[in-house]
Amino acid sequence: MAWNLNSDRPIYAQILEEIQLRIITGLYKPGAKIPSVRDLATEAGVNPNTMQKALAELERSGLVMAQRTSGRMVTEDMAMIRETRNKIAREQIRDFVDKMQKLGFQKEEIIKLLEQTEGGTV
Amino acid sequence: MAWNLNSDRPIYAQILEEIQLRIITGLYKPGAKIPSVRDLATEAGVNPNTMQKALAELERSGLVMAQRTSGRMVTEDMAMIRETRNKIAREQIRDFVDKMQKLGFQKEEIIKLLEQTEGGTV
DNA sequence: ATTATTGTATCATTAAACTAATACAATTAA
DNA sequence: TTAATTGTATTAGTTTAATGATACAATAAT
Repeated sequence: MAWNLNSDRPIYAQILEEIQLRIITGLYKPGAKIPSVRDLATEAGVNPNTMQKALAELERSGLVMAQRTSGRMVTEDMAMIRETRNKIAREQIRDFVDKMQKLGFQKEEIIKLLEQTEGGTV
Repeated sequence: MAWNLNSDRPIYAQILEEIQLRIITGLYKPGAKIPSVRDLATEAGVNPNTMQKALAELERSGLVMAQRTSGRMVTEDMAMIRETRNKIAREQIRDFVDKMQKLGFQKEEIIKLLEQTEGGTV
């Protein structure tokens, strides 16, 4: 799994979303330990401080919890994980529809265009 | 029409997109003169240099052209304007579908969710 | 008991984006 | 001809993100 970081948005924000995605998709499982700050930083090719910032922000949402010396755990609350996934999806949909309508596309046109769109990376 | 600028992306990039949108939607019409750098900067509440940067970048795409002292004009090439609109729409669709599939949604699910979505600001 | 690992905190530095103040050049309007 | 308007350039300062280096505290492993 690649981190795929680019420079047009803050690195720590991109990292935050990547880890969130790994939890949502089950790559990091509920209740499981996630790699240490230093290991994750090495893996992503960023400074440990940057990784620490991303993880600290993730903690506010409750998806992960830090235990001072034994590392970080993913929450065991599967309902919260599911809710997070749905919330992100709803935001994506809202943003997408708003932008398309700003460009002058009606809902029906948008759906037609989507039906013509290839599946991509499934 | 509001500019609606926020701080989580470069101001000049948001301005660029807003002006592009005004051309695409016909608020700034083909061949028409657009307000001066200083006027636009005042309207958007940003420094003239920031507005200048956004306009200079927009110029690379050919949507607007600067005439040293008589101001800036929107291109008269309506095909180019239409093409720009379609290109942006294609990018939006691609990004949206990719993100949703990363979250684990199949194409059919995405379309179902969209059908349940309200029209919004039409 | 000692060592290693973990999260966390601190301080300095660099780079980029944005702001600010001003000036210049060219053409239009008076 | 003169004044105003326009795009553009220059230089400096501020803020934020990211890096780098280092240190501390607490617990797990030995």
